[in-house]
Amino acid sequence: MKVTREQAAANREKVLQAAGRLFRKHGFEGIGLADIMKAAGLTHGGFYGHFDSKHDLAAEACERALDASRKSWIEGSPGADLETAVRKYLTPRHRSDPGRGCLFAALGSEVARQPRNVRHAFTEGLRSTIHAIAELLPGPSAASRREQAVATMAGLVGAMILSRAVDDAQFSDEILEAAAAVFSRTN
Amino acid sequence: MKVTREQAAANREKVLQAAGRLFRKHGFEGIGLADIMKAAGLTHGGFYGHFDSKHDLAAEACERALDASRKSWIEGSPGADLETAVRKYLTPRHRSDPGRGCLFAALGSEVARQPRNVRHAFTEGLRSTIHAIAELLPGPSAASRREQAVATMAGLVGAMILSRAVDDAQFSDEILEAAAAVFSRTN
DNA sequence: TGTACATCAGTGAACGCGCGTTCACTGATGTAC
DNA sequence: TGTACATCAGTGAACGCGCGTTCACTGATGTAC
Repeated sequence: MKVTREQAAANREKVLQAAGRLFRKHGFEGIGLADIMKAAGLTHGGFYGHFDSKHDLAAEACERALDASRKSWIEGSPGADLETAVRKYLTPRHRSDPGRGCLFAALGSEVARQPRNVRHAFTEGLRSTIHAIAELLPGPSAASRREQAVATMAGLVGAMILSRAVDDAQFSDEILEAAAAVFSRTN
Repeated sequence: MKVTREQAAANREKVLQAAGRLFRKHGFEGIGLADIMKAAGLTHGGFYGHFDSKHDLAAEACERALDASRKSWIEGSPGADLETAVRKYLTPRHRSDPGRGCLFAALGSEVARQPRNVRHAFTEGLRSTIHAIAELLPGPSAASRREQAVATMAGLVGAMILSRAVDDAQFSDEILEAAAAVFSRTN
């Protein structure tokens, strides 16, 4: 069954959306193409009409997801300060919904083992995110703002990862709260 | 070919060692039992004489690896201060050898998707590690030392994960250096 | 201490399953006249 | 505008492969006498 060109483009978009969500939720190796296609309302056979490989899908889906979450997190609310951004990131809501959250936190330790194109998408996404954080920071020099931004990003990502890994709800909350307290201080 | 009871115990140990290294290097889903057993000098068929499942192996191997790396990192050099510990963690050497490094950094974002026993081993390992860091910190109260310890651990883990994910060597170095500078300050 | 036998750690073939990928086919779309 | 046909997005069966797990077997170990 052929489909309108616009419909085909919309389908491709749905595949990217579903992939971005399901990769974050289950990991790159924890979800199959058939399930991703099904979540997009299609069957798996049509996949290779849109993408060359699972890795290519991963790279493109990551690029989209990185842009989208940076926009909704920081760039979407201009004028907000660091504390707002930090507290918006370190919420129980974010912790419980990796599929719609930060890609670095959801897939961070898997990225080092991914092919070149996926790692590249991450690198550029991280660059932009750190740049955006640096703009929220006070601090005497651009170099010190950037240093702070890098460390803060590392702290947020690490805190979210640890809070999700832990099997004790109280400990998990403590991690989010401690990190929020420390990383929202601009000293 | 039966084997001495001591030999069998030593073989089990070798499997745990190999598993700890290979899981950290390739991820829980990136390495198979056959390869782990081969790395331990055995064939895959004997696996279920030692462990009930791959998940059980993972849980036990993580427990061992967590204890070992905490000892060699912090508890092994008593009297060291925070800056020493932070700088020892954030090295290019550690970055390039995940198989022998920090389990949280190597597998952090995968742990949330692991079964109960693996997550539990991580939780207890993290608890001990944070406790050990808190002891290195100055600070007015135990609560504030603990808060700092949690945030510092998050920062170290996040920085290592991001520095490994990035495909640009210079950017990767910058992440380690910025985090080292910020997290070794005890303010 | 020596012998006979039961035990059991380790072997390697086999299993069933899910995965990424391929392919012949379908039938609506888009185009040429 | 209407008709005829080529195109091609999507379908579903099939492929080969690697994985976790099982199992019948082997032969050295450990034990009973």
